[in-house]
Amino acid sequence: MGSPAIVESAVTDPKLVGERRQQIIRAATKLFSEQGYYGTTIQHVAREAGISVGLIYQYFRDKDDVLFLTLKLVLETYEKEIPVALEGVEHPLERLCVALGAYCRVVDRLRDATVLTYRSTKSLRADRRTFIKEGEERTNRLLEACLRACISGGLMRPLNDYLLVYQYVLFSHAWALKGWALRDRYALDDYVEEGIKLLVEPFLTEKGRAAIARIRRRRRRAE
Amino acid sequence: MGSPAIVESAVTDPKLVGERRQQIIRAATKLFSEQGYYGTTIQHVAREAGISVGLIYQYFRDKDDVLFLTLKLVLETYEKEIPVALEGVEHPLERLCVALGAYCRVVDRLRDATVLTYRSTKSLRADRRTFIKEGEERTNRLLEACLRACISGGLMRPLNDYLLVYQYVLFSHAWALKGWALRDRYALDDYVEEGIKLLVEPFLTEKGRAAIARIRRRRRRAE
Amino acid sequence: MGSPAIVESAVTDPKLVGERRQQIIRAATKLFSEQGYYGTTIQHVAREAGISVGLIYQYFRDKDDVLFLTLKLVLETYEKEIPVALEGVEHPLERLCVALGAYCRVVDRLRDATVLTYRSTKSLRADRRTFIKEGEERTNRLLEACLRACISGGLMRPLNDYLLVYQYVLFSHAWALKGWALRDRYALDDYVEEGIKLLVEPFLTEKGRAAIARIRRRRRRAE
Amino acid sequence: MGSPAIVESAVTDPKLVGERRQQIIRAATKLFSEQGYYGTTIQHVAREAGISVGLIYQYFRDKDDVLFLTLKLVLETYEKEIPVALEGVEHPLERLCVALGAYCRVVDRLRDATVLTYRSTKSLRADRRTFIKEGEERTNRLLEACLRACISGGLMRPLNDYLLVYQYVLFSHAWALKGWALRDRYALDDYVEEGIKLLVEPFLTEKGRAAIARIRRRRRRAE
DNA sequence: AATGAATGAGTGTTCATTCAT
DNA sequence: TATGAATGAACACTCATTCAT
Repeated sequence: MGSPAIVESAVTDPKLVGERRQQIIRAATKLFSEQGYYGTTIQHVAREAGISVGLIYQYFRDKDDVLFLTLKLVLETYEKEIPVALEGVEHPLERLCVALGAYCRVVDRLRDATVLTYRSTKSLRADRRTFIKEGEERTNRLLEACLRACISGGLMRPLNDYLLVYQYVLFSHAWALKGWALRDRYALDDYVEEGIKLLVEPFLTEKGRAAIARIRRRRRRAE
Repeated sequence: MGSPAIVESAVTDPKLVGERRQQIIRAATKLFSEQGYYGTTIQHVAREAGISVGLIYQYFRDKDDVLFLTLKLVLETYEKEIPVALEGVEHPLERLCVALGAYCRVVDRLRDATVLTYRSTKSLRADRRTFIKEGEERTNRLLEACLRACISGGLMRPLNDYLLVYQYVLFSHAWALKGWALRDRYALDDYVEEGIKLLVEPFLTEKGRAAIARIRRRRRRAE
Repeated sequence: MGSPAIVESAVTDPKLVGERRQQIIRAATKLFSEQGYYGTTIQHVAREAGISVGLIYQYFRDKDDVLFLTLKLVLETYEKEIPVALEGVEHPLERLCVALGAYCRVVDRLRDATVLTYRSTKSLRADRRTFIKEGEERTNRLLEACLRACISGGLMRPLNDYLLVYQYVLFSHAWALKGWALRDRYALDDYVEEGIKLLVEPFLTEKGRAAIARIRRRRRRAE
Repeated sequence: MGSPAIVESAVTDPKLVGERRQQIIRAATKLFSEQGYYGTTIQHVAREAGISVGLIYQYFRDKDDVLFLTLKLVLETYEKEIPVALEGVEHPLERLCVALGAYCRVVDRLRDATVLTYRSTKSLRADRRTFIKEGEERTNRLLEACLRACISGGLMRPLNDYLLVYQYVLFSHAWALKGWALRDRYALDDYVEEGIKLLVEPFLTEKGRAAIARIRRRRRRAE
């Protein structure tokens, strides 16, 4: 496929390619996040990665390419970590809460990188921008599935699931975007708990409310 | 005061200063919004504004300065238009809904500029960044006042008003930030309506539900 | 016309544009001729021209552009000087000899630049290369006209004028291209004289031979 | 000797040195001819030759070295092929025509490489440039010998043989240099034939004219 | 007050050359 | 001998900023 995701490299050894790219992306993520895409030079990235300028161009076509893979990695992290957190969790309502919590936690871990996502996606070439947005949509659908399971399981009343999912996403991103205001007031876990109160509980059915009480009791015991 | 808001100008005539600045900011807002801060050159801004490059430097210290006033204007627009929309509206619940609608409508009008806010605030010097954030907070407090009035008036049940206001803000901004996904599915008015269903109605008391029904009936008649 | 000859400039004053371009081209011609296109940096050109790097880019799109106008100027000089030399010369045979002599003299004056023509035309973008070649063809046609007048005037016998013109051109260019070997052996005037003996006289008719004798006698007297 | 022709190699086995060098030069000739010296990278040459970059530096000191041997090979080809074509040809006039034809044919075969000669000789270091020019002179002398034999054999009238030889050389090179204009109009054989009419026949004595007629008759019969 | 030509430090990118394996 | 990953100086080009007019 002519996907913009496939970036060729002048280097042949695939193991080395993987390592070097990761090394470069790590440096780029740090610097782009701190100083923005345009505030970071390739020379900076090279120094931070402990390699020469030229080497970056053996693994990336151009600076845009570095940004693209950086953002791609962030999006993929979202997409991967939520399913991991959901493993072994059965009850639909618990799955929804776990998913929201997991999203917030990834965002917390990739705080600066998440902000970078908002700052710099528009700096990408059009086709790559689209690719990144599709990645975001895929993550949204993970949450959507959880939400729909709750509704069809009679735990939540019917509602505009598409938009509510967006509220979940924004709620999670806000932890990075508005972090300066939020982190003063809440620990991450409390933030998630409050989010559930505002964006999940109000929509629960009788059955849903019973279920969430049980889940909470079980959790408290587990601690 | 050494507030970062006060930007000095080499020109003395205050009326001229105001006019010129507005002329430049208008051009800058357009271009920054379309092509980003770094994608826009001062020469572009000058051409768009129909003046010479040198003149910009008579009214602004540097490019950062232009960005600062551009963002400041956006934030001030938010802050001004919501009170205007609220004028003459008495009922607390209606005020809340009107405020949310007004916010969404400003965002719609300043769509690209709102995105610019997210992209470029970090490009500002630290003190100016803070100033911009304070402006955002002031707008939040407008919504907060509406929300609290509903709660203290017994129309909504007690809740985490601070966070819910953030959801209102994010909901409004989303119309610009995620516009590519949302504008395909909703007209602006429907979007606001759905927002109210998700972020206002679930928290209404019995009294609140009765009130909102009345408000809607009145509105429908007014059309 | 979308001719590649029309190179836009960021500067508006046409007089200044003309002056600056000439100033830059003069420096570029010198340096390109001495060190080649790739051996010359824009910084070199700027220093030689006594201006800043950036200024070059106000008058030329890119380095290729500078080369193009440099070569164009050389070709145009050929094209202009030959007619000037021919002014007032009536006799077809004398016109031919004068044209050849004039060509050799321009080449002598633009020796390095002529070599540049051979070295660097291929470095140009395709459309500009074509444009340059057309310029060369136009000069060829000047010689062709002189040659044909001699033939139709019965001064020279019918022959392959197209190819003979090429020999004239090559003969002239050789003064620059093989100058290291030729200038040791001949003064420019003798070189031209020898050229006439090899590339004109052998093709003269009886009438032509009589004419050329008369021309030479007149010239000698004039000296 | 410190001749610039002797390029040292890190590799000792002389047979291998010869093979590798040829392999590299073949690739370099192709690429330099097509894209010019500066348009070709050492990495290109390595890939085209099917070897690694590093290996090139085992057989050549630097890129200039590769160019030098490339050009040297072209000049040597001229120098070798003409004598081969002359083998068994006895008659001085036929030898001259055969030599001219052979020259044109080598140029035709090495068309791009001949152009390269004009483009890139100046890119060489000074001492090597001289060396290349001496190679060209040697080829010239091959033609000179043929021409002089015709004159001293009474087949051609006395003339400036030195310059006429140059015309022969230029005529041959023109097939490459101005090929875009000439190849549309002439097949190679016709081009040579026309060259003889312009640069040989006009200088024939009575005896020469008789001889050439005989030669042509014989050739026609041979076909 | 207004112009816009001029500056030059700074950027992304290339590529000849080296060297550890 | 052979590899090709790694280097970094050097280049074309941009653009915020200045300043003579």
